[in-house]
Amino acid sequence: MPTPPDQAAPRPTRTDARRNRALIVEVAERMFAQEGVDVSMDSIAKSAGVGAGTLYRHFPNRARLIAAVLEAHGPNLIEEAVAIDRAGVAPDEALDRWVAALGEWMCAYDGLPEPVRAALSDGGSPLVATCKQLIDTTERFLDAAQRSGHARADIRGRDLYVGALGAAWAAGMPSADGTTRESAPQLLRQGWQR
Amino acid sequence: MPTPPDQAAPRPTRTDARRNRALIVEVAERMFAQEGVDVSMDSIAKSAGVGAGTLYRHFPNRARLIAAVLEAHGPNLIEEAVAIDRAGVAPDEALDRWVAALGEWMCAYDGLPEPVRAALSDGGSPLVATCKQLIDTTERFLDAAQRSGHARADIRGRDLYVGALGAAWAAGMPSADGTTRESAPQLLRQGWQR
Amino acid sequence: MPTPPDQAAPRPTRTDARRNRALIVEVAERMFAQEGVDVSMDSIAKSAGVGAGTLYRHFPNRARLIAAVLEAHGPNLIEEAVAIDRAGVAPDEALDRWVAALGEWMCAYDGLPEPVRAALSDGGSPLVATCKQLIDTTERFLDAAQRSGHARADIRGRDLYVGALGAAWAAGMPSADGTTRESAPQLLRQGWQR
Amino acid sequence: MPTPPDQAAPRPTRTDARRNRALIVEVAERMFAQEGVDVSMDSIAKSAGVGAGTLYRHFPNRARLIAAVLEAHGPNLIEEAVAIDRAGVAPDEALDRWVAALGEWMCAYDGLPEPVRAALSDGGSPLVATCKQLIDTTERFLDAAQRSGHARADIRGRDLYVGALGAAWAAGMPSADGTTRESAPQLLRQGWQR
DNA sequence: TATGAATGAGGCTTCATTCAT
DNA sequence: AATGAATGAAGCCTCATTCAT
Repeated sequence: MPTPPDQAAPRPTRTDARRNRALIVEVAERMFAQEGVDVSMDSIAKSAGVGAGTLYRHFPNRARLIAAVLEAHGPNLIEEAVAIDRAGVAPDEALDRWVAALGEWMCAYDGLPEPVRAALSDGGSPLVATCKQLIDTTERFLDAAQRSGHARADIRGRDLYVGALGAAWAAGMPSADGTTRESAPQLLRQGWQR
Repeated sequence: MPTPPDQAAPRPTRTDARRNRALIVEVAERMFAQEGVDVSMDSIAKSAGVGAGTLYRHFPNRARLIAAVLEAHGPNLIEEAVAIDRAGVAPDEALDRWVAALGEWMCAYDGLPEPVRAALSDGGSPLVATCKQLIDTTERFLDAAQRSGHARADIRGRDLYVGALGAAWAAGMPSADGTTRESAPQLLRQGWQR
Repeated sequence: MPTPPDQAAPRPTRTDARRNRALIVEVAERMFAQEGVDVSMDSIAKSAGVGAGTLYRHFPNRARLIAAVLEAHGPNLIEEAVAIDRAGVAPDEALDRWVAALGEWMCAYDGLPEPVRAALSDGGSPLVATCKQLIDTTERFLDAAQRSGHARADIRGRDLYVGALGAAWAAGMPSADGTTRESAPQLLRQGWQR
Repeated sequence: MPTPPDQAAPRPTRTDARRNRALIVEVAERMFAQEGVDVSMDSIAKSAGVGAGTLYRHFPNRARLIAAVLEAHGPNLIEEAVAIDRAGVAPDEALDRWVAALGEWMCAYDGLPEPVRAALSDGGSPLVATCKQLIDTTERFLDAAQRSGHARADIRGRDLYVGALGAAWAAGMPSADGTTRESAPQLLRQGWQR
């Protein structure tokens, strides 16, 4: 007897369905990377070689799909967090690295910041889970930095997360040159005030 | 005695045209405020009680309309700059106020940051003029702050402008609470690092 | 026993889709006949009781639709060619009949000559296939007539086809009386020179 | 006292109005030659440096404008007829030249054949006058050729005119190569039959 | 469950012509 | 008489999403 699916899952999920789902996520990831998260759902389905219906069966809307893609690729971020932990660097250095990783992740796909931001407002968004995790991690690093006196005490993890999001969005403009891309995180770290 | 038409004055804009144009701008402003800058052009025309053609005669595309709306409401910002100058506060205080004003302005309408950002890349955008002015002003305040040693020397006005834009975008999410809205400019000013 | 699906038959077109497509073609045919080939795509969709999207799914552009309509009604022409062959008439009589049939076909719908003409220039047009077939057939009949010495040797099938097209266009004017309609092919056959 | 305008012309037509009219005709001619008769009325007005209203005051619709342009340039054709007469060539040669001239004239502007054809059906068209004149001339040449036994007797001038129109239309397709352009009038003269 | 057809609102734009100034 | 602004009906086409098969 196979491991029973947790709770009362009506059915053990057909193998091919699971395969399909994974396939879609992979394809979507590739297309997001190439054309941004605004690619038409149809084209994703077509690229994956499945019908639009199948796509929608697995992911009732774009947000869900994005969430799935992020989840599938989120581990990298979490691993990054672990790596930072392991590196045993100073708390501010750790936070710095984390924020940088966060920014990179947010820039992973053109247009990604938009739905990520939406998740902050829309409690029902499927991205909430992912976001929460990231915010929590941010909080954790921030907290450490604050306790060691390296970070301002009046900042919340969520605010820093939002700040990083805004920086990512700004850096994501078509013609952003290196300088622009550099300056955003720098401002986030030090502000303009001397 | 009225001023005689100078030389080959092409004929002053018709009164009704001017009225209409102003009307459209007003209506657009209202709709932008209510529904964001993405409202359909058609609906703006309808709300203004003019034909779509009239709208397009005055503003061949959305960017132009946004530019006009911003121009009509931009003076506030310039006035703000003057007011800051007059207040005679310290350079860093001045810059702080300016950035705050900038942020508020960028948040004026839902979705405004997007076209404003686009203007940075698209030299042909009708918003460049406005943006340039704002960037210049930012530069000016920043410069003063830098010379007085209150602002980091390695920042360009444009970067700060972009940073403010990103912050505005992030803070512009529907349910941004006061705290979030506060934190953005604060991060911009001081960053998280202590 | 029905034919088993061969290999990886992509799945036969859905019945309802086929029905819909056919319906659209029929409706389009009727509307072309009534209002000419310039009727708006939207109105065709509406008349067929389908959404604009459905229309565009089947026929991404007007040319495709026209091609489909012609195809559905083209067989008559091919049959006509066969009938002429079977009639066993003299080559010049055969060519004459063919050109007449061609002319009638080209006059089927108001405005049809235009896209047919366009297909001659635009290699990518979906009408090229049909046109090519017709030109080939024209060539065939012409060739026979030429070999039997009944047709001028310095004419190409394509030229004759184009001539017939021009005649059809000219004769296709709203109020063309019988005489006008008669004279066109006659000129094509004998010219004005005695 | 200037020559009184014929009939009871309400007013001797302002000089500037007359100048304007002529200007518009000239500009329209140029634009027709460059972009075809389908150029937007607005652009014609703009090019002429007059308001759309002025354009419409002189020519209430496109057909009228085309008529005026053709009239202004029609003399060439009539002169051609005279020249042919004077050349004292044989009737069939004369007709041949005339038809050629006709064809050239019809091809003067992209899209011209369309409104010219329309005039044949629409008795109220302002082009009727011009057309009638041309048809009459065609008739005259044809008649001479017929009387001298060089042209088929069962053709009417109008039919030949229509034939020439169709040929012009066919020859006017974008990619018409020299051969096509040659073949049309040739068919008109001799048909395909040997 | 997978498929892919169908929906249909909605976006943008053009231009012939009319009309207020 | 001249101006050029205003009209507004069409036209074309695209997707996100639903639903019949």
